[in-house]
Amino acid sequence: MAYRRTAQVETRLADNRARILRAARTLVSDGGFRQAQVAAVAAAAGLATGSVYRYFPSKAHLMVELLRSTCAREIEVVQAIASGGGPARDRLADALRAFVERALKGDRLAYAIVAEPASAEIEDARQEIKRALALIFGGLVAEAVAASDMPDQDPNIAGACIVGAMLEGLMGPLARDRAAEDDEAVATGIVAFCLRALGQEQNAKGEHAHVRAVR
Amino acid sequence: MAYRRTAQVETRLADNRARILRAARTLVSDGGFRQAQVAAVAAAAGLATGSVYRYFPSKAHLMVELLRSTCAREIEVVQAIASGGGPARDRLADALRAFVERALKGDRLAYAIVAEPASAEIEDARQEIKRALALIFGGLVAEAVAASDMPDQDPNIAGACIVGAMLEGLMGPLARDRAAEDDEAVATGIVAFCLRALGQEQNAKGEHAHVRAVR
DNA sequence: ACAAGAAATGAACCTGGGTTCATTAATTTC
DNA sequence: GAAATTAATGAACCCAGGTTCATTTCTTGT
Repeated sequence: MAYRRTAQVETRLADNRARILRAARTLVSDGGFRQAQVAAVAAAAGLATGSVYRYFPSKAHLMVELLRSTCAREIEVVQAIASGGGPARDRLADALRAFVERALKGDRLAYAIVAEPASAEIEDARQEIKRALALIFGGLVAEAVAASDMPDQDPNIAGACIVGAMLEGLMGPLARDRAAEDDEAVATGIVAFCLRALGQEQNAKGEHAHVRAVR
Repeated sequence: MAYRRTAQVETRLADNRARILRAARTLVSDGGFRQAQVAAVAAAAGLATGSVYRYFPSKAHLMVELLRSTCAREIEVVQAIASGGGPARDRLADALRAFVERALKGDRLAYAIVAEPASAEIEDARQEIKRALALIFGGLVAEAVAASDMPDQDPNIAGACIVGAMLEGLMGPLARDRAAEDDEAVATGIVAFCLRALGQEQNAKGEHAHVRAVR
């Protein structure tokens, strides 16, 4: 034998992979999935088209991984808030607001990830993400209901509806180019809607203290 | 001159067009957009592939027209209830329930129309439909707010959130094959969610008298 | 330096399905 | 029934863009 992967090579490989993902993120971010052809991604990553296939078995895999990794952070944040301390309804409120505000900052990338028409594989990953979110929110609803802090209701339905309301509420603002000024208003509006939907007696616009804590 | 479109021919042409649309609806309905290739649609309509293009300039046009015409009825129904008599909040409740229940009956077609990944053109039409719905619901919210029947809120945001919550709430049930038994529960759950979201003081599960009136 | 792998390359290939268009079949008028 | 015009046909075309793979370039161990 006369070859063995050195740490150095290993590093370069990992770097290439990361570079590809980053390039894809950039392209999707400001051109949507349309712009992100394999050739373009490769070029942006400083590699040849074929090389992409040494790191990802197909374009779909690449895109799905991009989607997942990007959303993982968002889900983490929401999850962190959700499993924090305090009354479930407060955690719910904080989680909602955190998600909405972060999405409004994420801008075009968030839009592409959440809404842009895409292949079936990507759509599947998207559904999965929605389900994850719905589960977290649904769980909080269940907790709050158990604590008699909210009117009795099906947590699964509530979870799904919350996710739908959030995303659709975000859609408009995310799709068009808008001034970031009214972001705050939109965020507040969406959160207020969801909180009322869950049957809180309006300490709605109440503070969201530990949101900032989670970076 | 030696040819002129006779009423008879005119009729057959119209019939062909209708047949194409019907064929497309059937295919989409039980196979999703995937199954609805132009060739398949043509075959199902008893025509040759090329003939489709004498009636529709492109597949996208055909699909968009299918989408629009199918949703037009739904929007009509909602609109009719919305512009009926009585307090805005009651009309809102009725419109919500009507939409949700009809969607649950529409089944797979509704799913394809509302959610299945599709081309950009179709997605655009879809957005348009969502906007139309959001407008109607938003309008009702505005009315109700004006009548001090609901807490003050941005009707645009509320409209969008309502649509999102409804559709996402429907998504789960529509996507998988499910017993129609729990449809009622889902419908009730979604409607209840939305009504609470708007800040009604729960005459929520209240009757929906004139819903049935609109066929 | 050389052999033995591994990684990178990018032009050629492939494919599904929408679209076209030269040809044929139907209509209508005279 | 012949001419004129329109409708219908369906196999061939086209094309974007994902994938492949024979070739080249790098790395590593001896």
